[in-house]
Amino acid sequence: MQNVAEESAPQGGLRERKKRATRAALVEAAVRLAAEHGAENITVEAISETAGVSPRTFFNYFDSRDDVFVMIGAETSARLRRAVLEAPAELSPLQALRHALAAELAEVEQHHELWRLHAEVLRRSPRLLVRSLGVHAADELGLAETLAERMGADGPAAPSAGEESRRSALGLYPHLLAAVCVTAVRVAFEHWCVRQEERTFTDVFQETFDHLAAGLPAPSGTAGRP
Amino acid sequence: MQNVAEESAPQGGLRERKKRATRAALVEAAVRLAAEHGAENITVEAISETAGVSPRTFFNYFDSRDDVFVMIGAETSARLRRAVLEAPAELSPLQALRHALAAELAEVEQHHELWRLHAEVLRRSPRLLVRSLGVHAADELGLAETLAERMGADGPAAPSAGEESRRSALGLYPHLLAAVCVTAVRVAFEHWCVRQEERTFTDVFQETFDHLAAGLPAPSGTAGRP
DNA sequence: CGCAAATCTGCAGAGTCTGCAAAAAAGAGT
DNA sequence: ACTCTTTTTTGCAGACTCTGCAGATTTGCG
Repeated sequence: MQNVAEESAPQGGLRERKKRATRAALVEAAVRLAAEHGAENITVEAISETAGVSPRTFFNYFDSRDDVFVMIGAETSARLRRAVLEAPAELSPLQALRHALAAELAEVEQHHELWRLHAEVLRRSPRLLVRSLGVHAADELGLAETLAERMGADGPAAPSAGEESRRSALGLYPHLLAAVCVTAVRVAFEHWCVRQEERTFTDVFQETFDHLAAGLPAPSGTAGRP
Repeated sequence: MQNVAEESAPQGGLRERKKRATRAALVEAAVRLAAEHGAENITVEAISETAGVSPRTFFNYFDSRDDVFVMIGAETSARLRRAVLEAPAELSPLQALRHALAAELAEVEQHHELWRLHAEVLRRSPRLLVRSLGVHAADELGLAETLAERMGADGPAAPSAGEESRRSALGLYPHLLAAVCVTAVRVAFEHWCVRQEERTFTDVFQETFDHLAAGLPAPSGTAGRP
């Protein structure tokens, strides 16, 4: 039951490795098929056949057909939360989160071919895009919890009781900060998708967070000024 | 296509009134049934029978069964955009949007019984909640367009060509402002849902936007907070 | 090798959703 | 009042999604 010596190894038993491989195969098959033929024209049967499993097995991994298109960033959330906790203590909450996000984005760059296909699929399917937006927004609660932990106690102490109904134990500020930053990353990503040739993503990302940190004032050269 | 003398009347022809009535009946039937028996146990057949139409007609109004649970604020978006355009010209973009939101929230208070049931349904169905988050986030594109219009040209002129692919014509700032504000309203709403007895929604709403306007600095007493 | 647990698979069946064409209703003209 | 056109509703056939169940297969372990 206990972990014997699996601290540095990235995988657990052989079983878990196979599960991860199957899941990854299903996701990759789905994304590639959808990028070519359009997400709406891909059936579960086609995906599972490409991945080499039965249609029934598909539903052992995903609750619905659409889930396979929006569950790519599953591991990102956990990494992000750890990075927030490990950020230098002298940073403000916003700065710490910005720092953690920048590190995570570098990670994503590794798999950028699949991410690019994924973005293409979402762009051509408004229904799936909406679903994806919702999933990312749902991440923010966990992130808000982590921010509250960082703000409340720097050490690993104070696991407050009452783990159920996490919303009620959270202050407004951590929830707002997490939600706004998740949103800001999404906007930066969408903006960059349209202008990939003109600017680097890091550039757009930094400008976005500069707006946030400044309190969202009207940009200099606009008609309606305060 | 042109409006002849329907400026003050809230409805168009008799046909449109009946359509709106049918749609509202379907939404209300769905929400009430779901609030009682749980959203997952309600079939399209049950909803349409309660609303007095055929199951096939249901799908003439909603693309999927779940849509009926997340399409309540459909008219809110249009009203909000109009309010943004009509806001006093001397307000900054953020102030104008804050003003418009406050007005719209008063409107929602009218139907608060249905909204309360709706919130209950979403709270007990994570799947639908995620879907709802996505739909609200999708509203932001239209709002961003309106903000850009307000910032770019105060008058009713300049309906720029190229209506398709609206993202590419938008600057980063309007998109970010719209997305962040929509998110902020959602966070304020969720926070208030948990503490309805302690504070008014307007109160939470104002605090939320104060945080935003200040650039999300860490609140004063961060270290030791019970 | 043999046992126990987890996983994969096929199958039956309920529910979702779409295209099509006919019936019913609403609006407009004569 | 009557007809004609357009819109909306409806039933039906059929494809697809998703679930529960039971048996076959694979993995982990002694």
